Amino acid sequence: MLTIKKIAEMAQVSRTTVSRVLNDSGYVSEEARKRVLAVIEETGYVPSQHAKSLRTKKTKVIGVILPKLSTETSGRIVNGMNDVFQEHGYQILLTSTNLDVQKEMEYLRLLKSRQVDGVILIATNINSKLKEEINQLNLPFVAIGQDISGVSCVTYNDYEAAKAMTELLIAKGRKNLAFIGVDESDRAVGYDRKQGFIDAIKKHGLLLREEWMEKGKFDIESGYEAMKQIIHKAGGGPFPDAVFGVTDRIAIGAMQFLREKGLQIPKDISVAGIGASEISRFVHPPLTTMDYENEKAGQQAAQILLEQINTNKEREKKVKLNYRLLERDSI
Amino acid sequence: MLTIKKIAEMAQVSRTTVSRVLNDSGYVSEEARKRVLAVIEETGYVPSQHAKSLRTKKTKVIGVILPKLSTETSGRIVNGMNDVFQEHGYQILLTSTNLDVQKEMEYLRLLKSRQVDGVILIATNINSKLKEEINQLNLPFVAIGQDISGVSCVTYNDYEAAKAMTELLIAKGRKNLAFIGVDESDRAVGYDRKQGFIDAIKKHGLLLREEWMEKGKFDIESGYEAMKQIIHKAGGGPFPDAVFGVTDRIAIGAMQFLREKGLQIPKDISVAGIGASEISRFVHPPLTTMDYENEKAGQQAAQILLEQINTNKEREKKVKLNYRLLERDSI
DNA sequence: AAATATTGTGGAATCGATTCCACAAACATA
DNA sequence: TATGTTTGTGGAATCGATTCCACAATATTT
Repeated sequence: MLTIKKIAEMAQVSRTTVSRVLNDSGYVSEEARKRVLAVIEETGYVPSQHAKSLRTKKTKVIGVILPKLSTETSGRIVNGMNDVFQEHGYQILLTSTNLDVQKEMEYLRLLKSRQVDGVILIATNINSKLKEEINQLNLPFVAIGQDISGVSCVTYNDYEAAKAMTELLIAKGRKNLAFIGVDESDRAVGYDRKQGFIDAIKKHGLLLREEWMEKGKFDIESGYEAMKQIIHKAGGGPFPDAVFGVTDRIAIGAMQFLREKGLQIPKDISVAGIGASEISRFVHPPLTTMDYENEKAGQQAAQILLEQINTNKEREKKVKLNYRLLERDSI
Repeated sequence: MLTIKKIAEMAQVSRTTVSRVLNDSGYVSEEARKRVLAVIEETGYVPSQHAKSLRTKKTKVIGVILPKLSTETSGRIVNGMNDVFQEHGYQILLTSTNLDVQKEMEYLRLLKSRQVDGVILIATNINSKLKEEINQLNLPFVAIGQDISGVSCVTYNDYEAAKAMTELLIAKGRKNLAFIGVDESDRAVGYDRKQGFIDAIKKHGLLLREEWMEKGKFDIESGYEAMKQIIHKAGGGPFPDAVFGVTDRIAIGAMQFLREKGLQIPKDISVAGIGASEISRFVHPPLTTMDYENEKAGQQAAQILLEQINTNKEREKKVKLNYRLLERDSI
């Protein structure tokens, strides 16, 4: 393997001088510099990052923990982060937990052992053990999506977004609202959005029907099933005239079922989701949804992390992002 | 920082012994082992991967170069790779070129400097410079999506897939086929698929109309524009009764334009794509497309790479994956 | 011409692990 | 008891860079 020592020999200078050329530090005569650069060019020498990191304690690598690779949301967030990190010469080391909470902790340790300069966690379910692990991580850290006490977080305004969407449905004259959520262990998506829905219903003095509130699992199929349940429970009695799915995919699954049932959207029933997935534009009719601007979340998180890295201060910074309503024909 | 030396002191053994406990190598008395493990548990010590890699020349990191983060295809491929790598304790270091060919080379070097154990390139456009860079990379390497001479590749059967799809349209009784491709510098998507289309047309003795062959750019908008051009050129004369877009998004863009024009799909005109994007199932009508099983491509590439890493042989292995037709209502 | 300031270079320690080797202790065998 | 074998441990070199420090060679000032 090509090392700094060999290069030094070939250029007839010392290792120190080569290092100086590489890092633009200290005094190097123009002549020596030229010779070194020539040899580097010639040999294609690339300094070992490991040796460098060992010495400098900096790796220029950011660890990112995703709940699931290749979901649209993850992709967008990572994209946003990448914009910022790339600009500053940082690489992303990706890990995916596939929704396994145990792995989240495992990866935190792993990333630490790789001496990443910082960690970004795209969080779903937060338990106290994980919190503890994070707090004693002692590394620049930012969470996205969930509010975790004691660390910097970039979160969405889930409560307000859900409330606003529900109020929009009500403003459209809908009075019998159904709801499809997810498990409340996901505080942001499961709990906050549900509360937003409930509070909007209450605020407007409408009837909150527990039997019209179902749980899905983030995918289209579960939205379909949940909708089926709701319709089943409604039986021949009063019937929902709107359904709010906490994710686009859930809403789209619901739409599928409704269409099969021969119901017209939005004439018979309105449908709304959250997430502004690309697919939401192309279903029929186009789905009304909330854009969370995930790229921005990624960018913000990256910026906050870089700030932490550069200032060495571990400030607990909280950023709550805005949502943007995309009103389309489904309501 | 916690080092092996400190642990050794605390456990009252030598550094060597700690290392042996960590790596299950050499003789360690039960007593010494217990003490060491206790201290490690207590302190939460995690060995530095850099020091380790410096010594062992193994990083357990695979560099992945993507053309674009967060496209559905990339996501699926990375997902597939991750399945395999995770199982073997490898991490993925992600880089994205955002379609900048210059960056592809830059990242190859960068990954080398990080001493990744191998590199997977999801290729789009291959020029000779890049080929050269790859050949002198001297690292386990696999390309996905494009066939590059001299290195292992996992490719799709683009020619046959496009030909088969075209023949399906012909079998449905369509005779006036339009085509929306992409730039041919992307050999697989741009050139091979186009050839498949052309050869199918010729084989069946149909008329190949150059003016009905347009170029798009992978996104929905460009499919829309390309379709507009084709219709414009057709003017009042003979009119296409089918259009084949080389990606689902292009096809969907075309569908959008056709619908706006008041044309009925598939009554007036058939539409087909390639890629089996999720969205293809939910447009109206559902799009006929080819499933390339990208996860499998990622898995295969990962397996081939691991083989190269483990055997140290640099065999040039070529895998061509099959396609699967998904016939839906758009034709 | 002597004293001082500025530049360029190499020696050597260092980062945190692994691993070869030598040695010592414990045990078994003749 | 003397000898050989098995185990357990630590010393020290090593991986490939960075960086402090000392020194030498110039250049500049008195």
